[in-house]
Amino acid sequence: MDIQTIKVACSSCNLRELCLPVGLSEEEMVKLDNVISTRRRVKRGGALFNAGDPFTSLYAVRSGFFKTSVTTSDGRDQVTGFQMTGEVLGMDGIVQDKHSCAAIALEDAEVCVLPFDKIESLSREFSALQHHVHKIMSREIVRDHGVMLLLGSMRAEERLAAFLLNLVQRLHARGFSQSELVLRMTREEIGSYLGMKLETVSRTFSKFMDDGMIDVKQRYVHIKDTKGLEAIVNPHQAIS
Amino acid sequence: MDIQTIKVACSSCNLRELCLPVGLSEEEMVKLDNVISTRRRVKRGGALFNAGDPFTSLYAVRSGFFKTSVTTSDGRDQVTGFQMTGEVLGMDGIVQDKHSCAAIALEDAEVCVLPFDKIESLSREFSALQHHVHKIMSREIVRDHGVMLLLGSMRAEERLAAFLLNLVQRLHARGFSQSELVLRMTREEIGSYLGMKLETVSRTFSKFMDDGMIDVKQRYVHIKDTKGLEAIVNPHQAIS
DNA sequence: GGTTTGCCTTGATGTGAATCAAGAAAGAAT
DNA sequence: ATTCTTTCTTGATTCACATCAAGGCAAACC
Repeated sequence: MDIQTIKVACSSCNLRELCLPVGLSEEEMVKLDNVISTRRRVKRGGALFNAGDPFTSLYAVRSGFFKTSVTTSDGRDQVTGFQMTGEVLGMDGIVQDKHSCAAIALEDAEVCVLPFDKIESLSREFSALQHHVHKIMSREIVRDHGVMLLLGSMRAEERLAAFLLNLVQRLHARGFSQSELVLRMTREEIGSYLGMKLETVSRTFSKFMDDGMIDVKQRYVHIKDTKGLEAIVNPHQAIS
Repeated sequence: MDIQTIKVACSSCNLRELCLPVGLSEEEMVKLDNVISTRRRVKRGGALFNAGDPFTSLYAVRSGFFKTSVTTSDGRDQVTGFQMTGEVLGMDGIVQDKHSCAAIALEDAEVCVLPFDKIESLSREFSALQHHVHKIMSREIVRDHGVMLLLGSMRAEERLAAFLLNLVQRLHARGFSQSELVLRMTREEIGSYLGMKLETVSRTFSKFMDDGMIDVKQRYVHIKDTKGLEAIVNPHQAIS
């Protein structure tokens, strides 16, 4: 059984700066609490949802780490994102009332379940919540455009450098180190996300290490030269 | 002067099956009419909006053809999509109150201007409109995931075949031919969208022609073997 | 009509990343 | 502790696409 019904309170949640209830009044927060009344645990390797599953809810990550991926009919799949604490999953399901990607936990995780019909009706009451939902979806669109840029016009080193910088930046926003991180995903998953093979991911890590920009040992990464990685992402920036 | 204020009526627009006002009641439609009261013309090559422009509105394409693209600080750019009649542009702007991509008309075009604050307040009144806005954004997210799959795991031929099939399918939904189309974009723009160089786009067109799957002459394309192109997109489909 | 310009095609060559292959390291299972 | 399994690294080779280069076609302009 991976569903646990627990009374949870957004109003006292320590993620509320990252998650849904930003900028809501006390009263609004209480109403939201009543809507977001369940959490769900997902074991490492388990699916929060799979492609084709009926869409009912968005999910806010409370703890743990997810990947989302889409799969072609001929079996290839593409990781479309990695989601950490405070990030929202499941917006892909709205348009067809079913999910078009799968969300898999990369470590034991817990999410708040946000029943979408409830979110919609509450959004009709509070414009702050409404606008926040719109922003979350817009953010996802902008993020996806960034990934398209990365996949469409960057080389392997640039992709991996951009990926590492993006990860630490998001971790840092959650109070973790700016320079150290533990990868939650395999080389293959990184490669799928970045449009390259796992061997190339590994080689590129090794190259960054040879160049003294990072230390890598398996999942552990220490970024020693952030500026250097930034220079790789923006190779010959116009000197204006 | 590229802004023309014309009284327009969604209730009598022949695009309403494609555009915003699907599934609205007569009364709701009238209210929407009052909100969508202006159109804007954009000349071929002109920008509907540029990256960095303040976000005020979504835009529904009434006629013409657009591309959207993002640009890196070092000048590379990536086409993120092509939009035709009935499609909605501008959702990228919501999250930061400014646009993160540019929308350029590839032929003389006209759009309906949908002021977003008005759309939000009307969405609070009609759940049908609200849900439709959510679906439009979700559709964009799903589409972007498809492009990520294409860029991350397909080869040049597969990408171009998928691109052609997607284009005709959308054109056909608008009453055009299933097999003939006129490209509105250059080889370079196709290449940018598909993550390949214009020479590769050209060569791949030639290859498809040699293989008897299409006729191409400049911008004109005739698809002679849809099944063949589909087989390229899904190379060794599991024979279950 | 002729020239310019932008766009497209095709060929020759180069290269970044994929593929193939082998083994090492770490973690899980017994 | 030992075995099994998964994940990661590194090397050798191949290949798909990029790059470089030249010329053709069609619309726009004088």
